[in-house]
Amino acid sequence: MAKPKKYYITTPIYYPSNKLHIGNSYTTVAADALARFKRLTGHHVWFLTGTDEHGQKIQRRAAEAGKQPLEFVDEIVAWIKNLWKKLDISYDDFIRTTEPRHKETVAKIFSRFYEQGDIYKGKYEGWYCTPCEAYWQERQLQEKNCPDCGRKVELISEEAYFFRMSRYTARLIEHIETHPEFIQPVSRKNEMINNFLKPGLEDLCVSRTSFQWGIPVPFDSEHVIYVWLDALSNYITALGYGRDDSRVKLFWPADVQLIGKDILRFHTIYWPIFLMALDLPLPRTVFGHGWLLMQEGKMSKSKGNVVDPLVLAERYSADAVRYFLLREIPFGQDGVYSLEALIKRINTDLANDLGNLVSRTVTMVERYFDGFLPAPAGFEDASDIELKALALDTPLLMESSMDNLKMHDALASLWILVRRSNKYIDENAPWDLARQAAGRERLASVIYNLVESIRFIAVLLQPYMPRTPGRIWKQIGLADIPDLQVWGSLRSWGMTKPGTAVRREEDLFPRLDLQAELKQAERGEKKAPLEPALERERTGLISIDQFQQIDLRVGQITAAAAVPGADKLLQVMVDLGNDGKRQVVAGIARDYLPGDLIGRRILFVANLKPAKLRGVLSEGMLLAAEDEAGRFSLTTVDGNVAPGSRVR
RNA sequence: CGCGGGGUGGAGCAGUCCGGUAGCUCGUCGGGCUCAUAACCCGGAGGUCGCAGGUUCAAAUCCUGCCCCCGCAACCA
Repeated sequence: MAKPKKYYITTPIYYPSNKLHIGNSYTTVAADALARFKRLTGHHVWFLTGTDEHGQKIQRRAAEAGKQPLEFVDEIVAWIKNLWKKLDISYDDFIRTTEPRHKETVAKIFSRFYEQGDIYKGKYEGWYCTPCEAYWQERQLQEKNCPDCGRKVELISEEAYFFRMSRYTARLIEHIETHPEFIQPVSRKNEMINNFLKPGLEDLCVSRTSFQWGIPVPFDSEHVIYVWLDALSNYITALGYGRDDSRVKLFWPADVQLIGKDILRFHTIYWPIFLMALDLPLPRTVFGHGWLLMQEGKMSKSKGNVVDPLVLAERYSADAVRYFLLREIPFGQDGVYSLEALIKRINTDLANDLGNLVSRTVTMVERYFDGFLPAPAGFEDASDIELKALALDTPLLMESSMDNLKMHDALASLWILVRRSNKYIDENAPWDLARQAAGRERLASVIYNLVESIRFIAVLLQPYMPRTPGRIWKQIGLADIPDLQVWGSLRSWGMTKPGTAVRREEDLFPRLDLQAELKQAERGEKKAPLEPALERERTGLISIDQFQQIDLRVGQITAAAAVPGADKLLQVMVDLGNDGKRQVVAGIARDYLPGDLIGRRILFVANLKPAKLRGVLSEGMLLAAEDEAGRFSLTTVDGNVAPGSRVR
């Protein structure tokens, strides 16, 4: 037998500044399906995922939480690992960029680049915001101020290390042109070449001095290694590059690196150039898939439409969520998530088509053959031949789809077999055959073929839905027959032994009540706090102490005006009695005219961190109810309460 | 000219790279069946493939121009 082919697949390493949402899960589920598929078809697979834990944002978020950076990320990493466990992600390795095996090697890589002359020390010039400790490009500035906090920035320059990208540009263009499979989908290839490579790459600044949470430059401890050089290296440090090359030899170059389209540039320009500088081959394919969008637009915390994959998996099962993600969205394009779409997929594909097929078949074995699989008679009619041919063909179709990373196509092919099997029942009307003594032989064949088809389906399902096949095998009596659970068993029809005990169990996927599920979700959403601490996430409840942290007041509006250039914003002056007046910016211009507001007494959040919106300072927040159409109604106070009064 | 995605029967999409019968799922209407999770199966209706030019024997598919929608960024406090 030939040596198994190796297959190295990676996901991006996620940034644990917060919990992951369904979009991140999407990438990882896709990678897992590919990894499982390759294992099932006899490849020696290495599947890597992990977390990218350095950088200023983590440093700052940890500080806000009053924690050490590592302590802070430890918690989130634990949450992520739990999520992958719940979603049955079968990674072979999980790398964290804070691990010694990674940090040591990255430092070595940096030194090597320096010695080779790829990295040199130069000057970095940019607009710096001291409070935010951040550099901004001129074009990012908001009226010459920091886009983050709105305060003044200054032009400063400091020493920094740069990577000579120009050295490798020509080679990279050449590689991209001669390896059409390198950047996938192809539509994104031209974007990279025309937008970035052809105009000429600027040298990349690969060190920072503005924060400390990172890998220090080994020979210059003032500097920390730029996050992307740090992060991208994970794909080889995890294999032991620079320490023990045996796994590198085995698995590098990666066969597929899955990423979101937003980080395609880093993976198809900087990463390959770093690899060239290390004299390593480039990954065969970098695949930038689309985004998972929400119906109402992008997912965002404040919209309250963040979908927690853990909650979904717990309620609907990991298999159902995985199926939805892989089936609903053509891989590579943007897709839309909605609970309604998820429920529909579960009901139609999983309950009606698949679950019902298993259930009706198993019932018939019990009813007509006392629960023991009958032996097929010799004769085959046209429907038999067609079913059998389709079953034997489906694995091939799916292999071809999977090789092109078309998971949705693979599942579509599989469901053609599911539907064909349902049709087969109607064509042969076993209930009629059962009534006639002469139909007995034919009935046996029909039932046998159905179970055999279900065997195919169960095997083929494994990469996408790791748990469901086991539940099917249990019902058709194949739970303890590993030989009939492998891909190779699909090369021939008729492998299941007649006489196998078949037993009906609970339905695979009970039908869901769409309306009830939507209502339930709405209740859940209302409970969800804006930015839940990890601990309280399970219940969605906050303590009285937490509530009291919000300084709620009655405020009286004394002035209001439109914010120039903004169609949703009003600039409002609120009187808080003894606490003076506050200026706030409120997004209610669609629902209120400035003149309508004067004199109104509203509920007001008085201790909100000030922020600038559209360049205007906002020191608080008006409370308003939002209806389904997104219209706002301000909350008001009963009776005649003085401005500044506490609300509790 | 900021970057990107998209406009195909009521909804959601495939097909577009490599021109040649416009396909799938849902919905809808009608029928069949009763083994099954009110599930399953069959059939029907419904489309100027955003618009306008061009290339071609032939264009949803190639070329040119235009219109519109969405995401990022910006205006969620």
